Amino acid sequence: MANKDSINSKQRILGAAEQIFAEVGFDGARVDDIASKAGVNKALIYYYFESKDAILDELFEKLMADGKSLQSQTLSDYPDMNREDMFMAFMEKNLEFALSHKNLIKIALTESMKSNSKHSGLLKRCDMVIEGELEYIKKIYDSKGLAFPYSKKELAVMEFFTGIMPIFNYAAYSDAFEDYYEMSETELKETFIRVFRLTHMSAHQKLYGK
Amino acid sequence: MANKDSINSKQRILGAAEQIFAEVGFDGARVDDIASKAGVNKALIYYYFESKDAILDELFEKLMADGKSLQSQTLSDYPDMNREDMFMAFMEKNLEFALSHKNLIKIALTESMKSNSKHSGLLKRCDMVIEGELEYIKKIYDSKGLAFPYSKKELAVMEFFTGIMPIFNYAAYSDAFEDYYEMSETELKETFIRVFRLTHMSAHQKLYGK
Amino acid sequence: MANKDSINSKQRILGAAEQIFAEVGFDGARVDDIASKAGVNKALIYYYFESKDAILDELFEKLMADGKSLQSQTLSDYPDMNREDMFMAFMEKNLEFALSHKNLIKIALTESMKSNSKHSGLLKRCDMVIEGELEYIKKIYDSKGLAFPYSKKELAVMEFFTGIMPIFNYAAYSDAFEDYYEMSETELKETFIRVFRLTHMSAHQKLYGK
Amino acid sequence: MANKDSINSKQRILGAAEQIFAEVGFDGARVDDIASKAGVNKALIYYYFESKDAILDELFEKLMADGKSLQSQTLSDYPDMNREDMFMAFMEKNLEFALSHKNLIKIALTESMKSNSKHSGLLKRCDMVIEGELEYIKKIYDSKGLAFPYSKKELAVMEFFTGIMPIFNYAAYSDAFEDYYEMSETELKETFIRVFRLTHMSAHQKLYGK
DNA sequence: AATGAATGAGTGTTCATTCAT
DNA sequence: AATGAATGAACACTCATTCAT
Repeated sequence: MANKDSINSKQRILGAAEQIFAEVGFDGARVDDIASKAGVNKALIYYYFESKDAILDELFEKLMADGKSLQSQTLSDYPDMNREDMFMAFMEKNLEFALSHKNLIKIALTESMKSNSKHSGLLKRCDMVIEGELEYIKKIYDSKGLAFPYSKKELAVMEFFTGIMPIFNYAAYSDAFEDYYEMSETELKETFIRVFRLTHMSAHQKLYGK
Repeated sequence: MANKDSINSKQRILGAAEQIFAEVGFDGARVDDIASKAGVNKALIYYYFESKDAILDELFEKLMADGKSLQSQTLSDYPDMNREDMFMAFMEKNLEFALSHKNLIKIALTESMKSNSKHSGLLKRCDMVIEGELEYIKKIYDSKGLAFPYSKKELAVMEFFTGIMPIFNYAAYSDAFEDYYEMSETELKETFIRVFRLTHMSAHQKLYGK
Repeated sequence: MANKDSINSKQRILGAAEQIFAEVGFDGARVDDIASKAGVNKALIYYYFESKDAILDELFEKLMADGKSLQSQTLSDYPDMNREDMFMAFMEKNLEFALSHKNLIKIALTESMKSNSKHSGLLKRCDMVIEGELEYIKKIYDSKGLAFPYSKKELAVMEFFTGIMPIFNYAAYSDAFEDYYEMSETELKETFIRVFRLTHMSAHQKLYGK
Repeated sequence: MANKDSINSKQRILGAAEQIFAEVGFDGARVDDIASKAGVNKALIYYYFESKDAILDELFEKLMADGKSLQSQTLSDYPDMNREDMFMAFMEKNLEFALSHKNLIKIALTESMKSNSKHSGLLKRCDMVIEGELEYIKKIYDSKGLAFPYSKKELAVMEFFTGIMPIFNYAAYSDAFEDYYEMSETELKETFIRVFRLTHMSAHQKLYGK
């Protein structure tokens, strides 16, 4: 019983930590439990990471990196969100991202609510998305020879509270929601997309549309 | 000695706990710190409460009660949300509630994300709101002699992800948001209301409106 | 089983720590062992002290205070060290102090040898003794109308290496020495005093004497 | 890769350990730090040494061997300590030894103070020196046809507390002393020799002299 | 000879909770 | 109603040592 998979130890630790942090929160997580779940000796965790905090840092770095990667993809891939196929593809990409990162998103939402949080990158990350949107929309206005009539702040509030956060909440609460309302994953996803179109997307079109 | 305000000790403990739970999360909170902030001896906390958990329970009970009270008020008070004055009054009431309970809302959001949470009443509470909405809307349809064409689930998804949660998120993140985007409380509130009308309320009208 | 002697807990902790630090060194000491020896719960140690270090600090403070107290006594009490009775009384006082503080002296000698020691007050404390001596001797010279012909440094070297340190070493090694050479405490003390007179005191007289 | 000086690894480990033990004490020393300072992999330490203890053992063996070598030299080289040149040469040899072994002497002094020390060879080593002195002095008495009137114990106390230990203390504290009193190495050495002559050597002459 | 990875047994410290008064 | 003292069970983190290569 030893280390034929020694190369994976660090990844197994990260994976275990991600799950446990999501299940019980960072403060509720025990390093012993992470070690058990990862199937490694507790001391090995401190061989790879300076502290429990450092594990979270590394997880967040990955989340941020994946988020950036998603954004750079979607921005170029879907030039016209009014087209049904593009909107659907965009939603699929984003919800897939959300679901596959739901653990980290839960942790991020939780940590960013702490007032003294060292991990308050959430707003900064969201702002980068918003800046992307802003650029994208302004380009549309430009192409039509129109001046963009809305403030950055207006856009920020809309994107944050009715665009980004609903998707994050979808990631964080879909499991519980499906349980409570006895919905399948697919059912919830399709309903969520419909609702998202009716709210956020519809507002988009009103503001920037046509 | 020094107990002229002894009557308030329990309230001071609850107040201190609410703040600290919101600041660092339930697991991150220390009973010592709650005692310090409340200005009472640590053992006194155990005179009034069975455990740290029991403090949280009592806080949540109050949140639920206040929530119910808010709901029963608004339902009867604003019969026609399409009227501008009633919509604004409704939003004011709700956002005021959100802001004045932001600490508890933060805690509730955090705790309800834990998979094994003993405090997962969030969805149940939300469902009660949704049931209220449903009833209210069905009455409108009835009064017009029309059948209500939408499923409970459809409504639940919409109310939860684009109605209730944005308001909760407003409570939980408004401070951070105002800081980041250098907005005043009033500015954010007004923008949020505009955006909320454009998204959630507009969808309402599309679905149930006219 | 509780706390009829609760008032003494802190003192018992200090006493236990003093013994254990002397036996195995500060770094070799285990907080668990201190708790056991003191007959208290380990957590109680952290109720009274911020850390293991803080215990040592408080022990050293006491050693310093007792040292000062000894010095202020002896300085005034023995105006003429050349008189046999006064020299003997002085030696008795000092050796008694040394023996009764041997644990702390051991710790101080050990800690002050560490190059990065936070507890390097040894030389400062010794210098205060030396300053006292210097003043005392200068007064003698003054009273005879003579200029004091020796440098502070010369005196410091002599007092430190042949006066103070031998007494500290007596404290630190007398037990082992008595064991090794099968001498009784009294025998060693008397021999030490003779030898001390023959070396340090004799030099005193040569330098400052008559 | 990178083992052009592989032959020196063991020596580098010993050197690093000596420094670190002297700096922070044996118990305060970390095998990791020794490996870092020696520039070798931690596991290599266990290739050359059975344990951390074994490193100390080997260091002490060298100290003992060097000490013996010094003693055998000085005893034969300086037949008449009353002659100024011989006394000075003797002192130079001893202080040079002390300074060049100051790290190990610090460790020896520290370890020998622990009551349960496995490394309590200090007194045995000192006794060998004392035996040497005794022999040497007795020879002088014999050569004059006189009986030696002093006990071994009397001599032991004098040699240990006013001869050997001051020299060890010189080794252990000279750096700190020079810092505190702003003395150069040379200044301290010369002063120490004067003082040593005035105390220990003067007593020698009184006891065994002429 | 040398190393990166791994581990068991600690090690100082914390914390919710209880007790005696 | 209120408190200072006390405690058991963790807790994050450490460390000497070993293993596989």
